[in-house]
Amino acid sequence: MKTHSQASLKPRKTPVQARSGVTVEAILESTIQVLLSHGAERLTTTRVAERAGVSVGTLYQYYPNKRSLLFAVLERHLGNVVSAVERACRENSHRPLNVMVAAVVQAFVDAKLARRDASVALYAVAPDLDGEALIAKLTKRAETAMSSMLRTAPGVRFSQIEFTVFMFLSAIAGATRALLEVGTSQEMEENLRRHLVLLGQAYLKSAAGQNRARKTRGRLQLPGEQSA
Amino acid sequence: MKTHSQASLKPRKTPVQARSGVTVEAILESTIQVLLSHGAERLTTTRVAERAGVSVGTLYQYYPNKRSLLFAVLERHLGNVVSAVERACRENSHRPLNVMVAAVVQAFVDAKLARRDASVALYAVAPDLDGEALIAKLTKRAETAMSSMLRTAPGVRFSQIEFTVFMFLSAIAGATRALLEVGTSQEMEENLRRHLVLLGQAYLKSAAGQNRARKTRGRLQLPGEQSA
Amino acid sequence: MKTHSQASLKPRKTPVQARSGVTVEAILESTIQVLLSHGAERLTTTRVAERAGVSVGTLYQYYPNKRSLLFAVLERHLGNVVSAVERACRENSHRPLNVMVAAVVQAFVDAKLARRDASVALYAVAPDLDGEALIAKLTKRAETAMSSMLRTAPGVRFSQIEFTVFMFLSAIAGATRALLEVGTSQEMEENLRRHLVLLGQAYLKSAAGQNRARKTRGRLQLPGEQSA
Amino acid sequence: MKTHSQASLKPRKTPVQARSGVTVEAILESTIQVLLSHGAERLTTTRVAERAGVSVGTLYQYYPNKRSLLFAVLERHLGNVVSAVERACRENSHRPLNVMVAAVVQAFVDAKLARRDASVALYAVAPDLDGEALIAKLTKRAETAMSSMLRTAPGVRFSQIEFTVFMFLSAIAGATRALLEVGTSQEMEENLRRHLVLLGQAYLKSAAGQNRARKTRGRLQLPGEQSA
DNA sequence: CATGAATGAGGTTTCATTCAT
DNA sequence: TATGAATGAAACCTCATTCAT
Repeated sequence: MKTHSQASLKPRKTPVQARSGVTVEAILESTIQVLLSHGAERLTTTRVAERAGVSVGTLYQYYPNKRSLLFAVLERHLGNVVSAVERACRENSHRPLNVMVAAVVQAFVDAKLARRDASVALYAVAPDLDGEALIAKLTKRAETAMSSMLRTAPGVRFSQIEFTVFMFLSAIAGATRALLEVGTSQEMEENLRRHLVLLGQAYLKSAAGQNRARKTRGRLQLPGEQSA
Repeated sequence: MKTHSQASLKPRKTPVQARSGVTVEAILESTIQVLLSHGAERLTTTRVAERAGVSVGTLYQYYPNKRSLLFAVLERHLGNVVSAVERACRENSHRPLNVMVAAVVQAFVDAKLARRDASVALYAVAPDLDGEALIAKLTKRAETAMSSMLRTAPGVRFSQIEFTVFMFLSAIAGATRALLEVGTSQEMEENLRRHLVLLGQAYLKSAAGQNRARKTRGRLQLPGEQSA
Repeated sequence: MKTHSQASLKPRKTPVQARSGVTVEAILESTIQVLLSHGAERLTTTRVAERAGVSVGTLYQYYPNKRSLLFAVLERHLGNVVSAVERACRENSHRPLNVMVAAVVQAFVDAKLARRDASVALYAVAPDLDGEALIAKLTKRAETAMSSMLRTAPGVRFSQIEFTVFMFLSAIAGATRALLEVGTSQEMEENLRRHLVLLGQAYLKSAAGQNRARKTRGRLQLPGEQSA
Repeated sequence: MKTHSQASLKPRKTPVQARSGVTVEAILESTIQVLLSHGAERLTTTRVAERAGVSVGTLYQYYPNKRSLLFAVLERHLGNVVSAVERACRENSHRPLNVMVAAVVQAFVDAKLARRDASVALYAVAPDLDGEALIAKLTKRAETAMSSMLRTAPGVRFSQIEFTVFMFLSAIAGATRALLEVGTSQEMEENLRRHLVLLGQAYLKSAAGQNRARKTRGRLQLPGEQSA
């Protein structure tokens, strides 16, 4: 199993003074820029500092090691996305399922595209970060928010709501990621939004239906058998 | 943009002799093992060679540099997955849409889970590999195969078949990846298969329906409006 | 030969005001604590300041550089020890040799043990301090004091008094150091005191006797020959 | 307490091949040279490698970190000294006490002076090395050897032989060290040898006498009382 | 005066790659 | 052909010291 020297991932000091705030902001932003321009493999703390217009020493005053820096960037970005999703969930309780889905998709895609550079850049760093812990935490938040919302959807009931939400979120995240990685155009983005809504609505309705369906039809259709 | 010293990514020599075949196999397998045990950041050519029971020198006889090694591993793994999907597509032409979806999902998940260790390990290396080129090529193959198949589905017609297939594949890949990353259980895997089929069937039917729907209803339901 | 940037080793300002006195005291004490808790290699000016409850800037107001700080600590500690020895020497002129020895040993050990933490901690810094100069100066003081005293010992005469005193002092210092480094117990300390006195008395008597002995017996017994 | 990252102190690979042997030897020797010419504080692995005529990388093939290198040098040097003492002890069993002492002193001083440069240089590194563990081990060896020998001395019996040996060894080590640190001359060295023998013989005889003496005279003479 | 953010030279260590054996 | 010792560029990180506030 990956044994990462358990160096703290937490920032060293929280910037309280005005100047520090600017410095930290510059460092985080530079990290994304260097990630985009040089790739994860060639991101060095020196390069980040240089781009941010500070010395390496300064960088290390705020982040005790390289991983904690990357972690901070990732955390902020994903945190924003999750917060957007949470807000959408809060604001759309008791609406029809279709509306819920459309709202969540819109929030998610908007948040991702708002910082599409960061989104793309960060796909490359999560692996080496024990990002799993972070991802797990954030995923949980999103799942919780969405589950709560879905339970208020009129006329629908999910038998496996947790897992369904997990599938929903990871599917739209996967599709969005794939699109961002191949590169987007205005048109592609519109397609993405439209199809994500389609996919989400179709899936959730289907998953809700499963509830009753399983009782009557027994099981899913598998390859090798003829549909009636 | 990432500027990678354009060292050849191609293996140095094709292993024709029996012995070479064994050696190469050992090297590729060790790569995955080291990836899993040490993480991408701490994968070194020396470590891979050591684990494979050969000297570094020997490793470099087959792969001119580290990236070509990783590339080979990634290529083989993804190639297997895509081939499985292609086969499923070939074998399910003219079947009902539901069957097609179930077949592709099964092929995809089977291939991924057959080497779940490799799947997980490789998520971490693709980014630093200009994997995009490779991914693009393989994605293209899968898309082509699936598009061909879908065009033979009885009674269905897709207006944006290319994009729809892209969405379908990246969505199920995203969900599968997410599940593998959090760690799976027997039960989770069954849920995954069932829900992927559900999701795929629901989405494709919906996307096919869109065809006509758009003519009549004009546009998708967006948040903020009441559904009828 | 060691070339040390000849930055001044002298403190920057003499603490005359009451507040400064407290500050300087805190700084010196913290130095010892950090030395003990982190080791010489990881003693940093920032850490010392932090522990002393002042800012680095303040520390640098009193000591122009790190070495001057360490030098001050070492000087104070060794100075105390030497002063104790000097006092013992002054107070025991004209006493019998045995009393002189016992008095010096007691003074030395008392001084060392009074700050055993400092004693141990400082063994680690002397080397990198050109401590030799300081040590030489202090050793000189101790030697002078002790030689003066010994010359007043009734009925004894040393042929090589300087060297004999050097041997005496470095031997008891060596034994004390060794004991402190392995860690002491109440019982060990008593043994130390007793045996140091024993050793000192025996050696000095023997060295005094040598005077005449050399004339009659010619030379020391060496291994390989049978004693009569 | 000093918390040293418990990086292995053991060498990475034992040099079996001829060339490696030469390389390792060169590295160890350079370490001493750099220690002497630059001081412990300014000893860097790069400098050592440079002086040894190899690259840093090579150095790190044999020693996993700086401390393990210093440790190896210290271990070898002290090991030699202790071995010499052990040999002397083995070869002088059953001889008169005076001969024993003279033999051990000679062995010790010879070993120290044979590599007086190393001796001096290494005084500076032991502290930051957890040298204590090593020192403890080696001291134990020397103590054991000497205790064994002393028990065979005709007509003598020690009540606290362990402690007495400890005092003896650390006293002569201390005196030798002090002399080496102030710098020696031919004449000084002769004096050192002569006085160490004197000191050792006098102390051991006295300590052996203590045995009976304590019964009759009760206690040692302390300052402040008149000797009869 | 005191503070502590900023500096950046320089130290330790890793690791892809080569090449003499 | 296989080996693995040697290389050295380059990465990460520390810390003595300064100086604007």
